[in-house]
Amino acid sequence: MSDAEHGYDHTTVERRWQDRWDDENVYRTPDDAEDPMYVLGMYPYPSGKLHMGHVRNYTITDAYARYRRMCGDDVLHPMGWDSFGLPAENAAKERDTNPHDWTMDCIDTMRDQMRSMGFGYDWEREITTCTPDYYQWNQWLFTRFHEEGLVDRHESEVNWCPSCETVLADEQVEGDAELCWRCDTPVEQRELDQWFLAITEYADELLDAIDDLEGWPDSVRQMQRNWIGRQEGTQLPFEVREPQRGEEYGEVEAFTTRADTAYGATFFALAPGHEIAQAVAGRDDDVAHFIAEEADPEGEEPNGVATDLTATNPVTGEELPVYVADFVLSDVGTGALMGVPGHDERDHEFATKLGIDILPVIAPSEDEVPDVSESAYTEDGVVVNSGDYSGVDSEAARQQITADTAGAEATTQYRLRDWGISRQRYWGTPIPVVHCDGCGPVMVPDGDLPVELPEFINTTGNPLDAAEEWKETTCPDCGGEATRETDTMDTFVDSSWYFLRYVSPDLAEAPFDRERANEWMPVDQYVGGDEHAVMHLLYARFFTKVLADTEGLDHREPFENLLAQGMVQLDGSKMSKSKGNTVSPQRIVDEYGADTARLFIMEAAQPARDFDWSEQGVRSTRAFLDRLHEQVTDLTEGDYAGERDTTAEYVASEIDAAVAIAADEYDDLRFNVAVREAQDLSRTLRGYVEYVDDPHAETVGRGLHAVVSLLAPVAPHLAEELWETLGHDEFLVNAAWPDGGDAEDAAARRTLVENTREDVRDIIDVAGIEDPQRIDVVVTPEWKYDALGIAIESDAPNVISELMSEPSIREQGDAAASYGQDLQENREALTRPLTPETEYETLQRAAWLIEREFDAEVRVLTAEEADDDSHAEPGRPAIDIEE
RNA sequence: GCGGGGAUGGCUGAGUCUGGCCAAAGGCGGCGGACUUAAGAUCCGCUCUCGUAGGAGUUCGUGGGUUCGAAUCCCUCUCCCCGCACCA
Repeated sequence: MSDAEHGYDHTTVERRWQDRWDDENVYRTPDDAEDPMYVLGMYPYPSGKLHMGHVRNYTITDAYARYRRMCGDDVLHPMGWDSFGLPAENAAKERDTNPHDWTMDCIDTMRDQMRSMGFGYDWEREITTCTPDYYQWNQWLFTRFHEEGLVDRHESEVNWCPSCETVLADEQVEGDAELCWRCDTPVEQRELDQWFLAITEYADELLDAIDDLEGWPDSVRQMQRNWIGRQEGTQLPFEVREPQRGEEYGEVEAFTTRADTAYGATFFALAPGHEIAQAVAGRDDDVAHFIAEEADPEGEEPNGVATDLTATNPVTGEELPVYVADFVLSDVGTGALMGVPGHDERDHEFATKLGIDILPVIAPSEDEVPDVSESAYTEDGVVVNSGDYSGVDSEAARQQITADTAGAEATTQYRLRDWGISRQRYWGTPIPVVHCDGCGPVMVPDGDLPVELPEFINTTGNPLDAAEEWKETTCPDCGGEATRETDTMDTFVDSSWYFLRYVSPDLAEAPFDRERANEWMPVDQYVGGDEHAVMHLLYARFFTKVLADTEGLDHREPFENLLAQGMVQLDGSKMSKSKGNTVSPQRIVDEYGADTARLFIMEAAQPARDFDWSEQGVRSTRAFLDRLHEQVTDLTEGDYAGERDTTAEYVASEIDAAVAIAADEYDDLRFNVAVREAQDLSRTLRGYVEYVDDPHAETVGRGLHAVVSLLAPVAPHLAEELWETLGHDEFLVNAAWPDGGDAEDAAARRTLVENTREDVRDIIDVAGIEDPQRIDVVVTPEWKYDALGIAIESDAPNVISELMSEPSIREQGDAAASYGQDLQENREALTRPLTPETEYETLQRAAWLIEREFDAEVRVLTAEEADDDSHAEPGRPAIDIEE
């Protein structure tokens, strides 16, 4: 820095305290800690270097953890590595190494970077998901899930990324173009045998419990609700046959949320992939041609082709023509639907295109049948043209039709699918299964876990498939020849329970210590990016519920409070490697220090909001720290010998105010406001020291203690350094939060001072006073304060007579009448002010600010001392200025 | 299309749940002053309009409504962002 001679040496300071914190093990949470405050940032994928998003995420958790520690809580603040995953394989290939070594190198680098940021973790609880110590429990849990009937294996059409050569979860496919979330390659479909976890078994609870997640942002809750997508409806059986030749195709179930529209069904439609559609295609060239050539599920237009089949409407007994249509999706509902063009827009469009009948069966009221020839009427209403059901309203008709119709059933549909966890990759947890020709797929017994990964083989396909020796094994059931399952688990399995492993990271008998987990869980404050709003957070909730049901965990939700932190942007767009608009945390730490980086990030915006990185902002943050350093040095080296006069009292009350307000703000995670209190207090102290000839050393000392304490969570190194300079042997990191005053009272006093100063300025300006000699500030007379109190309490229609019954007020004569009228006019808006004594004291203390500003004598007077108090009101002193 | 969140002074952004101390915090930018040889940094003010004693007027996307009183509550419309989406 250009003005380094005035600043402090951040590198030396930060190293020193990092070392000392390490030596003293200050972030260790002992196993016998009593229900510690569990603060957790989403563990990172070890990509090699920290980026600004990480820095922001972990600064938030670190600051909160430090704040809570100062408040006297035990704190659990661990860190680990989400260290399985595809990028390691790609990197290993590029660099001609292997995923393990590459990942471990990255972890070492990032751990060092975290240390240099001053993040205070209990490293004895570090977990690394790619180690057998960790992933054996993925396998163990998979086995438990299997025992509970929550594991399934079936052939499934999966999203296949040809570039990554792997299966992707639905959530990993992005946008209308269906691109791979990692490499943006268009995704293809493939049929493969896949392992699934039955998250749908928990769909109802996962959905309903969202209502109680009050510590979560609404946006995340809503996204999870959408994702689960529960719909109540009716399953109707349609008998499908080919009437000409009398071929029977059996019953086809169709799901509908609008059973009340059953009389309006004029066609039946099958997905191109439906087995009946496929069968018909075998003998009907038109259908075959449509399926092969024309069907375009992605397209905007609904396309379809008529078949020679009919379907019997189970509600009406009517025969409906059957179409194969591309807007019917195999994986939605049953892949078949009844078409009601009168009351469904998409069906309407299809019917119009193919010339199918359109009938109105729902009306706003019985004698107001809508015209559905141009567009569908999709509202609920009254059923019409529907035999016995005519006249019934929609909701009732749905229930009656479902109850009356043979084979119909009220059912619930979900958008949520079972979770396909199979990945055809090397760098993940091997699925602990052996395939035996005789016995089929067999679980590996617990005693044989972990199934460890073999050496990495550099191949284009799945390296596990190429690991011949590893694959060969024997069947645990029959002892015969068998081969190992070569799929590995989705890494979201790892992150679905890692927060439990921190509780007992070395436990050899189980994934987590049940008793301790019951005490320490749930995570009190979880912080991470909102890209995990659905996937990670939903899977973690699912695992927690299963563990509650099977492993005696007493908690059904893992995260009590969730903060989705905003993005760090540069010129309004997200920092990303591909855009090349990143700012390197390493460079910022080298150039300005970790404290500056942390403080800048925290003061720039509330944690949930996006904000723009600004080099200018970083510089002024650093300048603030330099000035603070200087202030503390000046105090310890100077000889402040002043008295504790009223000016010092003002500073003292500002100290109390800052401490109280900052505490409230830290509690609510509004770090930017908390930090501003510290900065403002520092400025107040500087102004005081500069203004008075001889500052009161104790007051300045207490003030600087407060500033340093308030900054300690965000800028811990310099705060610790200054704490020492201020004469402490004990760590600030272990120190108690300073004592403060009452935040509400402090705010009221500040408002009074601020308003008074503004009034003085106004008068001087408006009256054109060039050079004020003396400024009198006159506090309201007691009787006005009393009158205001009476007016607030009173519920009389006119408060004036009530006031006048009070002798002390009545004797004020016209003044009382006039003030009473003011009060009467503003009856509804009256609020309780500070007492005249408090006002007097507050203004007396703040008088120096006015003196300093106008270079004039300032007298704060009680009403008795003043000649004229007529303008004074509670909260509004009279001001008299002499030129 | 459905669901959610928004629209505030030159910009940014609090306030909206719990209507009144709201011409509306903070920051940035701009202007003036102090300090300085100067610049920078820092500090003190100002920054909707008018006003020779703290006043008045007009403002919080649009139009309406509720209320003694609306940035805040209700309805309409316009636009923006996010999520989901031929979802039966």
